[in-house]
Amino acid sequence: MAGTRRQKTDLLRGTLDLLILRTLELQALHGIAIADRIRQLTHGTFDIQAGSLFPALHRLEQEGWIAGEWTMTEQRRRIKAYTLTAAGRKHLSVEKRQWERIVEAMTQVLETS
Amino acid sequence: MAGTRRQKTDLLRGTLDLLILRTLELQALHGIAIADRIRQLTHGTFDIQAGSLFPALHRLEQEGWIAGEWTMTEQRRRIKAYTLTAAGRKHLSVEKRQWERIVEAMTQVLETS
DNA sequence: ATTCCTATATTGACTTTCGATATTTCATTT
DNA sequence: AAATGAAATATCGAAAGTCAATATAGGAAT
Repeated sequence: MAGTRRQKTDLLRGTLDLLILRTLELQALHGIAIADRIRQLTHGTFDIQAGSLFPALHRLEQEGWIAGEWTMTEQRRRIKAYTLTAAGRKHLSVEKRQWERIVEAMTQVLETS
Repeated sequence: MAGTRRQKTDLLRGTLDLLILRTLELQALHGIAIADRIRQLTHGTFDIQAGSLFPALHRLEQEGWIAGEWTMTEQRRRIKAYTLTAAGRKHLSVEKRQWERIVEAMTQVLETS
């Protein structure tokens, strides 16, 4: 019955919010452009699918970390431009600290002899 | 209503397998002792609950990465001592590489100006 | 025997991620 | 003007992982 094939690697594992927030801190962007930017910055390591991206954006918007506004590109395509809110900036620093804490802890486990 | 309160932080997020495999590489241990060791090594950052630990151990055993054997402690308590298998050792190195790749990618995103 | 503690196990809820599919809208082509 | 194509957003269902809560089993201690 070949249930849907699972994907090779689950690289994201909860780092998606941090990735998105940080990307928007650098520059306001619309959905697809966020994924493009992340793919580019990480040289393809993080390749966020639409099915992960948009639910995440809605989640973050609902939390009040980001705000989306419908606009147009120069090519007259309608897009939802997302910006980081003040609350989002604050939350980003929390997520950053948490990430550093995880890396530190993992390093301790990995480098103990 | 009053659905179960969600927990403060979801620190593990998919790093659990690596934590367990690496801990067993250092020393064969039984379930609870693995969690204790990880909590100790990470100074409390990773505090693995039983509801996460045992399913993970069964998962890893089923994959063939670890092997459990019923034994006794010096205090005559029955425990399931886990050891890392050869396949587990190989898989551990894969997980390590993957972790490093994630850290690298995240660093690129976090440190771009 | 009852109580307590250690160790293992399981269940149910919730969340996240992903593949697949759908919809809208504009630009391009015929 | 109709058809086609592409970009951008959206949603659904399945799979997996984590956690709190609960359960069970056996030995130790009183």
